[in-house]
Amino acid sequence: MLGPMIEARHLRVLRAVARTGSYSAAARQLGCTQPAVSQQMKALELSAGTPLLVRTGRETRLTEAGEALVRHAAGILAGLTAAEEEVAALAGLRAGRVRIVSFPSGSSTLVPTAVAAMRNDHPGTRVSLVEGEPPGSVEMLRAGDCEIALAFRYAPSPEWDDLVVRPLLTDRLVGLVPGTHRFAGEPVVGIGTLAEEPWIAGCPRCRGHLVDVCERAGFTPRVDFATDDYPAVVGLVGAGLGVAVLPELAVRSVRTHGVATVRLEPDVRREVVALTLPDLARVPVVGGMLDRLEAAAG
Amino acid sequence: MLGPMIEARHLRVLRAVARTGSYSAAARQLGCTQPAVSQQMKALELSAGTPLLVRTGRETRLTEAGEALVRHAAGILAGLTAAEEEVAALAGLRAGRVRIVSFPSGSSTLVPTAVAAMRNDHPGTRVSLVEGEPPGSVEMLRAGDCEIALAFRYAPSPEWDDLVVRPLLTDRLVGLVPGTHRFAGEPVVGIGTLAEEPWIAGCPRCRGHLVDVCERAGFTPRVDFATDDYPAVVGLVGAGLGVAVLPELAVRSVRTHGVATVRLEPDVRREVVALTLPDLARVPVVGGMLDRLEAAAG
DNA sequence: GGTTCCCTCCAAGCCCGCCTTATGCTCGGC
DNA sequence: GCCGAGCATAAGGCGGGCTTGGAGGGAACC
Repeated sequence: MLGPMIEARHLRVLRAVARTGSYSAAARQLGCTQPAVSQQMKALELSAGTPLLVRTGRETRLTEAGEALVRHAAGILAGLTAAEEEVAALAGLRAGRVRIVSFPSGSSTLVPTAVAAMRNDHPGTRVSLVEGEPPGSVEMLRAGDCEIALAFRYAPSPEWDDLVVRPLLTDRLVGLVPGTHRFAGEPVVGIGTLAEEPWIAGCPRCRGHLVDVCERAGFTPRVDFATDDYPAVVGLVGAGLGVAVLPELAVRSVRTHGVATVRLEPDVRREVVALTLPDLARVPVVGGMLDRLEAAAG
Repeated sequence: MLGPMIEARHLRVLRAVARTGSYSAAARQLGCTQPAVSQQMKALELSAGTPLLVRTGRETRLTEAGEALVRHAAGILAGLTAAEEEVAALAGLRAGRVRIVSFPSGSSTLVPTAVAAMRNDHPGTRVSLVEGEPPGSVEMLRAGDCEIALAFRYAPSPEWDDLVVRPLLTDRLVGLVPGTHRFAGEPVVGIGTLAEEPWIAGCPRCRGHLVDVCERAGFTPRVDFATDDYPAVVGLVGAGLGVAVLPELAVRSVRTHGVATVRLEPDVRREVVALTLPDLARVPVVGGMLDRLEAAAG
């Protein structure tokens, strides 16, 4: 910076002096000593290039320049105070907006609970929600189109290494078979025993993982239907058109008429996580939302 | 003040970062090094209680709090710049007002010349003038009703010890006698030789001083007329109604029909000075006016 | 007129904050 | 895989601000 600039502190001191009419009184009001005020005013007058106040006897009056500065100081300090208050509101969770992108079944259970808690605890905050899955949701996160992305993973995900990954819950995959199926009622079903069944797959990522699991069990599933609409999957299974593997969380929110759920062997789990950027995790409204998502999952 | 307050410097840095999108570019724009910007932003985020910008890859974006601060910063920094400009205008004599109180005969000669010079050199400045004499004019000075008081004195004036006394010129007192008087045409007249003349006195202060001078010369003048209107004094002398003693400067601006001016013995002088307060003398427009008054007197 | 109190300035010292240089790290781009 | 740019961090130097202590001056009060 070339040349000394006027700082807000100077204006605060000047205003206090102008109000109280005395250096000592201004110092008391500002909570410092009188020489401090004296030095501030000297520095301000030096940078102004002209005296700002004249003292005759015990009375202090402003010069033209002093009056000009005090006049401007009112607006400047008011703006500064408004800025501080707005930031304090954001920091104190009395305001703020957080945008969440969630995968479909997560938004139907986890998110509503967390949003309700957030709204209850901090009514000034606003939460918006859209549905989306990785990698699109992560792209939105990186592009600044949302602050939190809810996602799930079946395995470690190195592509999220630069993100904050907050684990929310782990979701066991369960098998769905028609109620009349020979495995209905079995406590545990080996996945290999379903090798010859017709399959109904979920979303593309789930379908990819399903194929992986089946191939590790020694067969390639024959997928007759694929849809990311969980009730549709359940309906298709209930109609006897095949078997399916779905997250327990997804099944729980669907009425399962004529469908039996069975535990699978081997045990397959998916991890539901909240993703955000490291910097964003430190933003109060984002951190608060993450905490409440975690609480809603617990 | 408890707690760190937001300072204008912080907002300048934040705005530069927001504009350039990079700490390094902001540092170049601000004319400092990159770690300086880094520290400023860290301090600002600390006092804000929330991150102000998020960096994903090489792109930096503002958070809500950052946007709020930048939004306020526009107005605050604009106000600050306006204040600085206004003060700079006052300091650079592109603006400013100076109020002068002058004794009557000074305002008719000295002041117009000085005001014309001031207006010519610094058209943005404004000069106002009212007539008044000590002690009233000095009282106005101390009360803040004017910045410069023009006055004269016949002797040292300890009551002005706390003021800035700028000598402008010294004015010899001359005797005025009717053109038909026996002393008309004399090069020098001893004041004692006028002991028996009828006197015509000027303003009260001048009259007081006249009595002092005469008493030192051994007589008490018989004052038939007293008026602070110099043309009237000259007129009375010209009509043969008495003799008078007037400042040369006052006589010079009056047409002197039928009046002879004579040098007095002893030589009596009055000093014309400009008075102001020590603080005010440092105000550019006041100092400039004092300089031009001095120049006009020289 | 003397005394007293308050305000202000001045000098010295301390401390904190800012800026700088130097270094290591990460991330994109070639 | 290499290179350049940008950012963070640590240490050092430096200036500025605040404080304490003291002296001077003015006004009010006795």
